[in-house]
Amino acid sequence: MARFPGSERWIAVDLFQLETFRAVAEERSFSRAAARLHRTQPAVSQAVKKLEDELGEVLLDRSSRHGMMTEAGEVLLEYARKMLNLRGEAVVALGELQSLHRGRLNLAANEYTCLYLLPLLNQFQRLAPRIKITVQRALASRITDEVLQHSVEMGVVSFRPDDPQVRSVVVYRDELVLVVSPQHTLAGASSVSIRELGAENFVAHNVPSPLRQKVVQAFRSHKTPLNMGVELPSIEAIKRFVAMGSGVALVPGLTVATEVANGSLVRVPVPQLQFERKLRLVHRRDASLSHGAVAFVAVVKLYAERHGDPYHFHIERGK
Amino acid sequence: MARFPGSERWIAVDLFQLETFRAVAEERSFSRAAARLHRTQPAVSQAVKKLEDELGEVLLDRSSRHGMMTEAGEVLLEYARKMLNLRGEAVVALGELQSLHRGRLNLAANEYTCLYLLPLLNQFQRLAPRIKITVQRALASRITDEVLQHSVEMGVVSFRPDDPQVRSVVVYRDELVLVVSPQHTLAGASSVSIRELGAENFVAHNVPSPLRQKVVQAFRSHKTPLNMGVELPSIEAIKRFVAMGSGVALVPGLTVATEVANGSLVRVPVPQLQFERKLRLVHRRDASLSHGAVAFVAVVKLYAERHGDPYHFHIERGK
DNA sequence: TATTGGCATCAATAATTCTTATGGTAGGAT
DNA sequence: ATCCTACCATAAGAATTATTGATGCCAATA
Repeated sequence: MARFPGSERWIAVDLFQLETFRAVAEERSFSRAAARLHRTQPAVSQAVKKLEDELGEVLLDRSSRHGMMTEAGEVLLEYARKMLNLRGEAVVALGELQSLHRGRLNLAANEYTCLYLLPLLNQFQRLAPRIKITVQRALASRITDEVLQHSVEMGVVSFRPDDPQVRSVVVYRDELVLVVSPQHTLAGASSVSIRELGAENFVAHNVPSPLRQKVVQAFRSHKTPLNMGVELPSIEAIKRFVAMGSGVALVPGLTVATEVANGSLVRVPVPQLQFERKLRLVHRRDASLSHGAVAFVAVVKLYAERHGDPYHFHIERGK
Repeated sequence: MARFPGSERWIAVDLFQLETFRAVAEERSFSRAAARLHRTQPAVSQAVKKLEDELGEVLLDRSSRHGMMTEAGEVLLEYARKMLNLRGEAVVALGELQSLHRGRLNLAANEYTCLYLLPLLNQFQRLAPRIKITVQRALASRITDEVLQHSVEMGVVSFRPDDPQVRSVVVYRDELVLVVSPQHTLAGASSVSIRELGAENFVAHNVPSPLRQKVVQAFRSHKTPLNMGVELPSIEAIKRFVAMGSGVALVPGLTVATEVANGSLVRVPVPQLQFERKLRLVHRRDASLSHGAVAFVAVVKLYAERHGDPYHFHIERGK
């Protein structure tokens, strides 16, 4: 029902009445319309009558055989058709949503976790090419909030969120790796100890992270100085700096996979520094997830299973 | 209800459900929406639930406080707004129809009766400037059929239609008048007899009419020859021919009112030929008339009353 | 004139939707 | 922590609304 603007009367015109009216108009007969709608003729008569009463207009001229439409009927029929078509479109649109032929998927990630997303996005687009994906750049510390505030549907973080309202799924296990330039003296070493690293110049990320704290602690427990000569704001900057041969860095393995593969950086194992980083996909509880998001989780799951070792998949409840 | 294309399920989504859904979406609260719609909160809950069941999609996320919309909800809300707006527009449009702010009026008239319509159309346009008027030219004999077949709403004819499905209203009484050119020998006569007219050359309309038959009979009963030297296809042609001084003619008074007034034709009374022509507005029974048509009838009535003498107004049932 | 087709109306019934009452859950205050 | 409050879901009965079958009326037709 709706209040007619400027009036005190409630209009309760509903789509069923309009559909009945349209059927009568198109069939030019109450009884044929009734048959088409799978109901009896009195039902149709009353539905049309109610419509007429509500609108205060006679819509169909029962006296003549040919054109049954009244002027008001003609006018209403146009609107009725539009409304009924819209309903059809709406149903189709929702169906497309379910079948991933329509929809959006907003993700949040930071500079590092974003890298992890790339192959998954590629995979997902092949599955659901009609879903529009947006990856929003966000600070790791803000991602959980963004998810909670519905700014994004899911996010990728490297820590366990402590809010019980979000679910987090471990989707990837990464580890810190020591990288040096191919020209570096350590480049050929099969492994290196913390003590040996005391002489090196470390390039660090200038955002504090729990992992960095652990590294500092490890050096301290080995009574080895940790020389952090340079702090840079992005992983990219760190990698280039290290490639120039001016220092070494401990970075997530994922971020240097390409460079290690093509030889522009060299990875040197440090048995005493085995710090695992778990990447987690975080999202609100399933009920409010879009079909696109559900499908994305499925893709992630599949991807993790197929790629076996480095990927690991299990669900943990937040906190 | 409507069959979802490609599916076997009936969708019974109606505007009331959509309105409830929109209210919840806008109020961001089931209970506030209930208050706005003047019903209880459970009623709203159930309406939304039914909508969700029918569409197979969760529309509102009850878990979060901020944005309650689901992806499907966002999509549906757009469609719901469009449909509800259309309903509002439809109601307004029908209201405009009633208040003559919208509508069409199709009339049918022949060459002669068309002339009578002109002042009425002028008057009507002043009353209802938003109604579009169309006067369709038609043969007098066809006009009743046009009305019956809904091609036009009303027509003006000069005879009484014998179909019981139409009403005819006498709106004007005209009479046949004898006109001659100012140079004609009869031009100054105060009256003339039928016998005297035996010497004249008559210009006649080449479509047979009941009135013409009466004229022929009148001459015959006075044993006077009726010399119809020329037959022309239009009143306009007849008037010009007479104006040239080449003959006399018996034409409806209305058609020569202007010429008689400005002296280009002279009317000569013929007491023995008093043939009245009644102009009738014909239309189907009132139920199927548009508001514009009803208003037009009112205008005609008013006009007839105001202009007193030559206009006469009473309703007769056809046949 | 009788008949047929088509729509309106009525009363009984079936179905839906509303309301009242109640329970669970999350958020905020003490 | 714990209580309190606000909010929504659910259930069952009540009220409303739609549907049906029977019937009547009217007009067109044979």
